[in-house]
Amino acid sequence: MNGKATTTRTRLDRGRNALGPALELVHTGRAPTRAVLTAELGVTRATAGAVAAELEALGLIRVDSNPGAAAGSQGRPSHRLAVDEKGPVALAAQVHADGFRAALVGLGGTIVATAPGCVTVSADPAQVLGAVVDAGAALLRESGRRCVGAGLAAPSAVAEPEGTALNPLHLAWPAGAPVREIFAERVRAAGIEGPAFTGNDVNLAALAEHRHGAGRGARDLLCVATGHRGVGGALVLDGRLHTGSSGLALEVGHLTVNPEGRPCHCGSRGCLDVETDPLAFLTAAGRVPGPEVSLLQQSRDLLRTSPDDPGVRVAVGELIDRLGLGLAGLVNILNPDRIILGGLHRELLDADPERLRAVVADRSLWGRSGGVPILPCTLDHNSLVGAAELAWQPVLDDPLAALGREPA
Amino acid sequence: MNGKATTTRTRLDRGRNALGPALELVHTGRAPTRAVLTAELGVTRATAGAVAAELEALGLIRVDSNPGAAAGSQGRPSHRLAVDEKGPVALAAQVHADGFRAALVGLGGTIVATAPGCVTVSADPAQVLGAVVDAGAALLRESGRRCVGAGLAAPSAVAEPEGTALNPLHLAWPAGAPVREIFAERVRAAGIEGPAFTGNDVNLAALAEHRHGAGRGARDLLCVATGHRGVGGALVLDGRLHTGSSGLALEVGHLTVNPEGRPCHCGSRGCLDVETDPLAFLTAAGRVPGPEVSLLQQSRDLLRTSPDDPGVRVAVGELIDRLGLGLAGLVNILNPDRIILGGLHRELLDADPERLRAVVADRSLWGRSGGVPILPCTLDHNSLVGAAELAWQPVLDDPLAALGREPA
DNA sequence: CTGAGTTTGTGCCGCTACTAAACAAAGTAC
DNA sequence: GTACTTTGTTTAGTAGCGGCACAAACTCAG
Repeated sequence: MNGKATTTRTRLDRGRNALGPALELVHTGRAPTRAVLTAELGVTRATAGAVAAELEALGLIRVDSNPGAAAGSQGRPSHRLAVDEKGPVALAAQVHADGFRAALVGLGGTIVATAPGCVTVSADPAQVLGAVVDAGAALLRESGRRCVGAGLAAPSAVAEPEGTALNPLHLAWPAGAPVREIFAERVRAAGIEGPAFTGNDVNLAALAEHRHGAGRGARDLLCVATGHRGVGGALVLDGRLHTGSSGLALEVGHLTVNPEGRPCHCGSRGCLDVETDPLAFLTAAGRVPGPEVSLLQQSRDLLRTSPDDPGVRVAVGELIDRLGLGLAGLVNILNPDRIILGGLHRELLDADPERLRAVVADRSLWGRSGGVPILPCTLDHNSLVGAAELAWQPVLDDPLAALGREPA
Repeated sequence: MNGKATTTRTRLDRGRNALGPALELVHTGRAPTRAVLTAELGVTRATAGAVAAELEALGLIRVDSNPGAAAGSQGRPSHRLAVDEKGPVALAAQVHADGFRAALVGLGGTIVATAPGCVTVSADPAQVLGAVVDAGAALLRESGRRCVGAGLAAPSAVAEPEGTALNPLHLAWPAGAPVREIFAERVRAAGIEGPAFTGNDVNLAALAEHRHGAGRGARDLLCVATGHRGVGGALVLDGRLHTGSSGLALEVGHLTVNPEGRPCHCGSRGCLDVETDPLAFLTAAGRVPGPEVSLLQQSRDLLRTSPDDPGVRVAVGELIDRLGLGLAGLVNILNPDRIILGGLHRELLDADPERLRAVVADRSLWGRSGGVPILPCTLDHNSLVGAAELAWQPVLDDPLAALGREPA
């Protein structure tokens, strides 16, 4: 009887490699029960059980032993899996033309708390980012919850790997501002734990829609949206954002959609940017935009108050035709299996979905690829939720390492 | 002393999961020695050794114990790894405007044997594919080597998952011909072992260039090429072809590159297809194309015989400008880290690389993404090599399962 | 209400494919 | 020739799974 036992098993002897995938399944709502989790992971019940127990021990999910309203089929009801509503949160921040917004986002993409800050956007990035981070820090203190990290959604292309904002034009920031660095520094200064990330707002909206919204289940998801000026695009491939080699992919604004259109600063004319953004809409509708509120808001107001105004109808039709041409061009290049529209483009889709779909199908090659579903985005504050996804990603990739136990 | 030994080790007790990745490293030339293989795989020397031994036992690679001209640094010289030149081959087939071609391609993308068939391309796909498969079968018999499968490069978009050719216009085939099915059936009928695959020729050329040619090491590789009529594109992301959700991605031919250009059958005008293909070149140079040989060949001949002819120079300049505009549009959408040009586009690049690079940089956003390297393709018969890659893929994914031992 | 059937959770055993570590081999550097 | 460096090999140990048997929790038929 020597002291050397054959093997003193540690508590967690399985499921280590499946921990991340399992959490992602719960996070995206694809694993409502332990039985489904078992099937989705392709492991045995024993392993899935260990995984669920470990994620519960980490405070990330809850395993509801009480079956309650299980029902449905025969057999023993499966334990329900859900995100732990008292678990950690990610700090999400967004800066846009109308101001900024901070929020706490839990697993599953649920916004736990939010604080809009409508101060005038300053020309100094450090000042604005400091304000939004401070607002987030206040939310965190109030909630008393653990923070896994912070994410920022910026209304600009973000160059990789430097993290500089290349075209923050409507923020009046200097082009090339090192937003990622500034944001990370402010996050550290505010005493917020965890890493800090920065991404383009349309990219992050696409990511959020893919995981929690209208893009669920899509393999090649294309998102196109317009907020204030210009048009943004994003592509999610196999669940991951495609940002290109230097973060500049899906700069779709300069597709030609109207050869006789108005000149664009890029040197061409009739670009998607200048033909389908809110300014183009207001102009086409014969309105003169005011300075008080964002152009998107003015466009929405106009669409809601006078949808039957002749000028508005013409403008809607024109913009739909231009947008459809641009989308068809993207369909021919990317061949997505779903398209999601945001901002004013979403309003255009709502105004006349048939017309838009017809244009896209007509101008896509062989019609086939043109039959792609075009949907409006469904999440509130999807860029904000997407920013939180950035912060959650390390936890989804490796929960043990990210949460500090057993530092990998 | 019971008969149960603690564990009777089987021959291969490690490296099972690393077998595929290891073979891919040797296949693409990224693992010249066992030491490098160890580092690239991120495993211990023991595992890498077992992997190399197993791949050698499978007849796929050779481990050169004889150091020979090792040298270089200190320490014990590493065993060199190389593809086994007597190992199995893949049957590659290509059909194009000038005829067809069959070849045997070994690991590493080396063409072992080839047989061009220059018969007139028939309007009956089954007949042409039968001829090319028969030519390949003859090569196989002569060589006496084992066959891992067959791949076909078709000059048409291939719809997924059906495998139908959507636009085999210059073959005079019916649109929608089930080429994948026909090819697979002919391969079976010829008694060739292994699965049969079919892909678009430009896609396959891109795959081949990525693994063995000018695209090595690129993460986001864009290929654009023009053969006879129209323009093809392909994208390789993280080593895998991006074909889109229904195989129709990178149909780049209808980007607008000349708003006042000639009308295109797609309904627009000035499309890349009609502005930069060999017909456009010959026309711009004031030549009337003849019917004997492919338009690409006529263009090449013209470029080589009269490069200083004023008409030719103007045509080259015009086409470069149009092509550059199209590439810039793709760069803005895809943000690749490398571009490879084939067919006539390659000739245009060779004719005036600076002009093309300048146009792309000038019309790309913020210049940054426009600084992407633009290179000519470097492989002979890259579509053919790419077709073989399709057949090799199962072996690269799981050598044991694909080669029949221990059927997974 | 009872027993059969179905589906899910859990404990135990063993295997497989790895790592770790010590050692041997084959070169270079001085 | 000796020290050092790097690579290959052998052996022992083990993490993280699968497989199986059994228990648990339901439905359903009668």
